[in-house]
Amino acid sequence: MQDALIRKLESFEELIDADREALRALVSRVRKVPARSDLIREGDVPSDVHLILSGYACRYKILPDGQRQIMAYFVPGDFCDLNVFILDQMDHNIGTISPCHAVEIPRQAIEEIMANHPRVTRALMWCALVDEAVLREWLVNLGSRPSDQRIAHLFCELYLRLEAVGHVNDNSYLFPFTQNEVADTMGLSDEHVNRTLRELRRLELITLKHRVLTIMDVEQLKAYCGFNPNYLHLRNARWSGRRQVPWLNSVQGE
Amino acid sequence: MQDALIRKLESFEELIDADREALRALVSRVRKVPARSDLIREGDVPSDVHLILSGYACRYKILPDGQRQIMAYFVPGDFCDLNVFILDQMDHNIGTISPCHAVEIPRQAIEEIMANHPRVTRALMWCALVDEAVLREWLVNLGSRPSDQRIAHLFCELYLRLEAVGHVNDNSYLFPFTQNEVADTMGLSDEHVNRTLRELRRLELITLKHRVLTIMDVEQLKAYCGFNPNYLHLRNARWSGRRQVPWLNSVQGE
DNA sequence: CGGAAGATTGATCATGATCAATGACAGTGG
DNA sequence: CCACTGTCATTGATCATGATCAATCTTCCG
Repeated sequence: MQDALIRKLESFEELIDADREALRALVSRVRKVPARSDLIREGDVPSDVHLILSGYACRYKILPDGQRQIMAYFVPGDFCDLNVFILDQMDHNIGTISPCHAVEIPRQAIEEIMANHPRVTRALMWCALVDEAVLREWLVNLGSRPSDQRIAHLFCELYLRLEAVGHVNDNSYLFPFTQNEVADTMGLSDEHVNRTLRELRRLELITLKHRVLTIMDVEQLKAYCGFNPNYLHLRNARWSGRRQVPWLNSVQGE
Repeated sequence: MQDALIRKLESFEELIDADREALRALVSRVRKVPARSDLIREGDVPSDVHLILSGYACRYKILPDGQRQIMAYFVPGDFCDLNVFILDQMDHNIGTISPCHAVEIPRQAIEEIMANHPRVTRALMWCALVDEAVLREWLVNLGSRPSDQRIAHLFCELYLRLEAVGHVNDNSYLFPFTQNEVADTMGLSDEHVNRTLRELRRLELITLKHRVLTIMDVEQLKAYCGFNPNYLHLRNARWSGRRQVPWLNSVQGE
């Protein structure tokens, strides 16, 4: 269970046994957290870092009108707030989606590991930067893609992220999000998410039942939404898709 | 001109003269960059960090279909890629909006300052975290706000960020973005941006001509879009607006 | 003055939101 | 074991925000 993190870090950086030991030592106070509860809330003063060992969580905000926006998904091996704890107070919430095993790692433990394990430090910084790159890609998703590609893109991303920690089997992974949660992630209405999922099923791109998502043909789904994995900065996967000449004034046409 | 950075950092952390000296020393190789040109491109291997001294720049991606999504604005005193340079290759572009003075700071110079100036280091980390918080808020903006509030929110944010570096006078600041650029930022069409701006003008919330934006009444504009400045983590401004009880299933009503 | 980029306006279209039921299903208590 | 309840998914009908298409109009600049 606790190897998700190590596995992820190793997809960024070679580690030695001592590194792995140190990482395993971080995982002491494991907390079992029920589904749909907050790990930390807006306004709280952060002290510890949260690491997800099992289950899914998310980062979200609630607007004054009650509207929720989910800004990140966390899967096993993910830190929820590796650096945020430097700030004065949380400007958002972190809550579980499914029941989770989570660890609260004191800031000091992180600093210690950073002082003594340069490879781990590099890998952790890499993680933080990838998280930010993911956030940027989500912005692109909301700003530039129609609803079907938007959702397909999310599925592709989760596929690669979960694969990196060994949580994909037979092109399938656990997808415990309700349609309402997907809607609040993608800036869509519940009903529209429902219809869009139906459409993706009809096109035989995916299957989704009993909280298990199966991607019938990964390459096809990637092509469907123009998925470019470069933002995940995995050591393996590089892109093979079309490339566009950059510069201003959105060149029309395909 | 080069004091924007120092001024910004001081809004996060007290600095001493030696800190200020060290920061000023960073600004050697100043480059004059024309409007609408790239500082760095997707695929490039990053080495230096870019700091904007004057002018405006942005972070953007071009999708395979030519669609551009702008993901961040940079104003004087902003680093474009304080940490990104750790990554293997750029997954996005950084380009100027108006003519800019920019500095390319070698990674080593940053590392040196971090080794010797703890207050500056803290302030820089703070900057990086605020940049990320801004990115999150932009996601909320695209995901959850209608077009008029979305644009109003952008105006409020820029107002506070520019004020922090002394670039606001008489409730006005330079706004050199074309409507096309605003559109590609907000995930809207050019025409709709145009109509939305007209509406904001009609409501006498703003004035925008000759590339100068004037906010008639800042508090009113904030109220209009439900602006909560907490995500900017400025030492002064704290929020006075309504607060919502967190937890799932978007509580309806006002 | 001429040309190009950007802004503006109008007409029409369509994606996705909203409103309103209904269905499926899991968990709970009798 | 089964009715009861609440949550989540599904479907249909209608609405509206914002996109698209097509002209101008303005402004800026060489």
